[in-house]
Amino acid sequence: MPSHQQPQPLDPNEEAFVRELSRVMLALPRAVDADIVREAGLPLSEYTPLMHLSEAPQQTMRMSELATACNITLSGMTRVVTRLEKHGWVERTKCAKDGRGWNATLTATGLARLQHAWPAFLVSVRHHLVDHFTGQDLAPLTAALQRVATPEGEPN
Amino acid sequence: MPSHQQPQPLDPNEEAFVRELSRVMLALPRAVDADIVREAGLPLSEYTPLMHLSEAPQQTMRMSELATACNITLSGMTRVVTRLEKHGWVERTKCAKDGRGWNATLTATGLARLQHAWPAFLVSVRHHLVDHFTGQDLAPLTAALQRVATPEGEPN
DNA sequence: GGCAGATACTTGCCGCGTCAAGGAATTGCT
DNA sequence: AGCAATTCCTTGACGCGGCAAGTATCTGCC
Repeated sequence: MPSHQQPQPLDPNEEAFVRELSRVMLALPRAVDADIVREAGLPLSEYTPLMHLSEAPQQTMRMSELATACNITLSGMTRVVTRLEKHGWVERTKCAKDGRGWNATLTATGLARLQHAWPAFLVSVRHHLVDHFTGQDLAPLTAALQRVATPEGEPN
Repeated sequence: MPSHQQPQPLDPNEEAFVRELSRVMLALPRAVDADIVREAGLPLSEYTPLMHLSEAPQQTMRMSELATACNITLSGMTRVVTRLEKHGWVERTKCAKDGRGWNATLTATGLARLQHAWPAFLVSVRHHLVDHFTGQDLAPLTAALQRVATPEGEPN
């Protein structure tokens, strides 16, 4: 870690890349969220946990697992799940093996809601994102993204 | 626009790409923001408009220009500039040519603050983002990002 | 000139997510 | 067994940004 006096400035290509990515990081979630809210009445903040639950064994995950999967804090996830529970899409049950923990389980209604929103989500992501990368090799790009903004000594 | 019954699912490469980018879109801004807040006491939400102002002729931009440049709404920019004004980093002046408009101008103090934060910003962006793309050709990637999530018939 | 509609900005209200602090249960040390 | 430290989750207070509505100014049309 060098003394941060005069770090190497970005070259023009790097600069352009950073600025475009900054824009995308703000614009893309809004665009996709607007689409699925309009088409399916489900915000991205609720779609994401429902999706992860649907892929989990028994459609069940611990709160902390779910928070990690969705990349938000545990306290954030508490609030999301509270909303989802009010909608009847998720149920909270005490964890048998660990009395401190709670499981979130996808209900049948919740699964139906997710499936109903899925086409709109897919169309939106294709339209706003994936379709613009046709012909590019995504593998090295994905590999690079995997290394981006991950905590220091994290063992994958 | 096809009827959105059963859209083409994402293939595994696309799927992985979308999930990694989703993570990056949440994690990267937080990581950079945390860095520059810690190193320079300036959040990203304030750094960005100061940066754009510093690059503008006369260090001055209309509120709406600035909002567009920073990719937030005009109402959001009103609040940011109000904060910046309180800090003495920006001044609001009525626009001479259009009585409805306001100009935001970077002050000397504001410029100093920006310059003070710049190294930390650069180090953070290199460390969390740019360094992970060494050896990759950024040009096609940037070009693709330019097309992502832009309103439909937008020229340019 | 004067009125209708568009444009530039501000403000009220709200959703969402963070951090800090607190409660309950578990684990580890002795 | 018993107490301290840790872990899992929730809650309170807050910041940020969006949308919708309101105000002021400008522009176009008669």
